[in-house]
Amino acid sequence: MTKIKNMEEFAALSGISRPTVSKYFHDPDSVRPTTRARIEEALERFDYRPNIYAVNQNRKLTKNIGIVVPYLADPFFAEIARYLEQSCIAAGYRPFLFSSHGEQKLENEILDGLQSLKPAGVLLAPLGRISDKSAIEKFCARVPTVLFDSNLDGLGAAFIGSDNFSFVSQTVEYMTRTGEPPSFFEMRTPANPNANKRRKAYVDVMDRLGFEPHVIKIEGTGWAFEEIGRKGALKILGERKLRTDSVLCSNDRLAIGFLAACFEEGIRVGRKDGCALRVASNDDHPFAKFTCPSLTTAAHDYDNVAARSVETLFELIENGGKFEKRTETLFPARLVLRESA
Amino acid sequence: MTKIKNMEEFAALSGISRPTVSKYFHDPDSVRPTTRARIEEALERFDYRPNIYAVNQNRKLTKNIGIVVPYLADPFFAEIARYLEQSCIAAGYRPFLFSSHGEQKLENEILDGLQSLKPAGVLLAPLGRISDKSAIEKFCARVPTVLFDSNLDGLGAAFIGSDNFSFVSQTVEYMTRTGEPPSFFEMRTPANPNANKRRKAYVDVMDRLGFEPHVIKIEGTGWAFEEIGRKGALKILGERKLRTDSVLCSNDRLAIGFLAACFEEGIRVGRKDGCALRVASNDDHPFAKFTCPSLTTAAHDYDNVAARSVETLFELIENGGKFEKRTETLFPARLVLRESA
DNA sequence: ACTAAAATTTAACGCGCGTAAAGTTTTTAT
DNA sequence: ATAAAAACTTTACGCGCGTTAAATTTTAGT
Repeated sequence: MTKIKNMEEFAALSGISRPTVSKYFHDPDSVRPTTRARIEEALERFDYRPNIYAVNQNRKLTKNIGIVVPYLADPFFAEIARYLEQSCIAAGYRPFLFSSHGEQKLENEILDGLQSLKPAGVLLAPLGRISDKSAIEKFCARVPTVLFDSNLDGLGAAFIGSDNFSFVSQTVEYMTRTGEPPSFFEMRTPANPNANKRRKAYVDVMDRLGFEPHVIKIEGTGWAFEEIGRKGALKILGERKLRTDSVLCSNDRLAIGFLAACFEEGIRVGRKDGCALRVASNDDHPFAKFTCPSLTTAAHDYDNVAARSVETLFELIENGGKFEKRTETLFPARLVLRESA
Repeated sequence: MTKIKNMEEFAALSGISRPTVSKYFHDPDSVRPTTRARIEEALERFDYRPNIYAVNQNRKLTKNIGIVVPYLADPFFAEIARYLEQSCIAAGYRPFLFSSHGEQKLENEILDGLQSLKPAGVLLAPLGRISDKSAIEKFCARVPTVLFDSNLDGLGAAFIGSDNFSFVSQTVEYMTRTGEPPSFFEMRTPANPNANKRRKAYVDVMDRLGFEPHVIKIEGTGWAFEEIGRKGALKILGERKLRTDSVLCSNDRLAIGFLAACFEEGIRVGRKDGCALRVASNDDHPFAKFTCPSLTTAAHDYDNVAARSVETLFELIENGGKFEKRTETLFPARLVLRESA
């Protein structure tokens, strides 16, 4: 089997002119059935594929989609990225996945490199607080972009995310209704803007319910949230800083660390008799089901956030890359009752 | 600030000819300091970057590196991918990350698409048992490829992975030495060839130690290992199939499910007094530290596997894409003693 | 200041493909 | 069968850049 170098050569081998072959690859139905048959016959004999990057260079509209997440080693983003990729593929697009690995510099470089790809559109979950807003703004001005997960106000043609108030109000209300009002457990300097919204929502809801909010801020930076949560929990557990038997963690990864600390200290967690503490959280991380005890949490509407993100991006693309006005779509959380609270 | 379309335009604006500008971007030191200054001055005023894909099309050797993993939503691969990406970036290469999402079809398509990228080399962790061997063989014939994690015999210029015998022998010997010999807990039809090697190693080591091997095979397909492990554990726990108080799980994700099942059933796991069961495993998954109890496991030498993989790939690239003969490098495991066994 | 070496410019081609225009062949319709 | 429509071929240019060869300018060395 000869190796075909380019379309020219393949066209010659198949006995069809190059422009027609080019047309065929754009849309097989756009050529006569007889010529289509001849091309596909040759295709079986020589296995040739057009160079997608050369194609992209010349097409005004490509089928490339950029997906950028802040930290792919976080299973939450890995899971969402998986869904986004598969949706893009199903829609006939070609996804390119990038992780900023928690670094502003890398986020900027990814966006720079993405421009060369001439993507039809980009799904961007920005780093958040440490993002270079002006760089992202410039990027969005050139490439149709939908933001998801972390909102950066005014940036991108649309934002799709989860309603943090919905998360926290459900968890706080549930814990209060079935026991004592929770303290709120979070990192002192969270990287993600959602964390701030969750804290505010907690304070709001506690006020409304007539309880005094109690926010516990723990030290730690980076993306090793479980370890940060564990260390923080060991500290406050040792200092007996909790005012009630209820704790609401800002997110599941902190909660995973919190539960590990409780187990180490021999503190029984759960809603059953004999448990000293109840721990709930937010996100419904892929592993939340497998903590001990399993984690009661407010679940992201993963499917809808991901589905709406790609839908919105496709609309944006069809609409020529611009929307009348920027929209923000927030999906409510779904309370998942497990054993920890 | 005007938007520059191409190098031609930028060259005109900077007052330098295009070939010289091209040279500059290839190596800034290859031009005279004065012209370099003029270019960089213009660079600040106009922010232009060469289109990387157009560059790749014309260069014989690109700086692109493809990284392909079987399932990115598995934190093990996410973590390894992160390390590989960062190593490539540090070496001045541009990594492109792809996940096969557990599907042979997707793995093949990724490899097809990768050829258009003209990568200098590819780091491939194949799906394993369900990989299309002939497709991978064809790919490796055209693109310098280093396999990692899963070995497919004879494919790729080299293989870097972990020594499964080292994993299992350490865990089995440890458990035997400090208590009873373990049963081996695994999926009936594992997707990954490492699983088979681990089972064989278990049988070998048990034989050598003079114990009768006891392999427990559980049902389940796909990549939701935790849930498969949990269901399987609930079943065998209910049927009291264990012959000793020791269990060695084939991998950590199964073990995470196993521990969750034990917790649900009120079975205390650990090496302390009062514990009914000891559970150990292999991999040192990023979350193994946070299970309850924390998981005793044989750790991959993540850093070395990843580092050696990229090193080997770079050597391969420098060597023109071919090695005298295919090498297989296996790194031993490091036993991590935690609370579960 | 003068010459050889080094760097730059100009001109042109190539990479693999999209695409448009003009001419030719095939198909469809009556 | 015949004209019109549709599809195809030929020719040629463009995309953004690498690269090479010859001509020109700049720099280094003495």
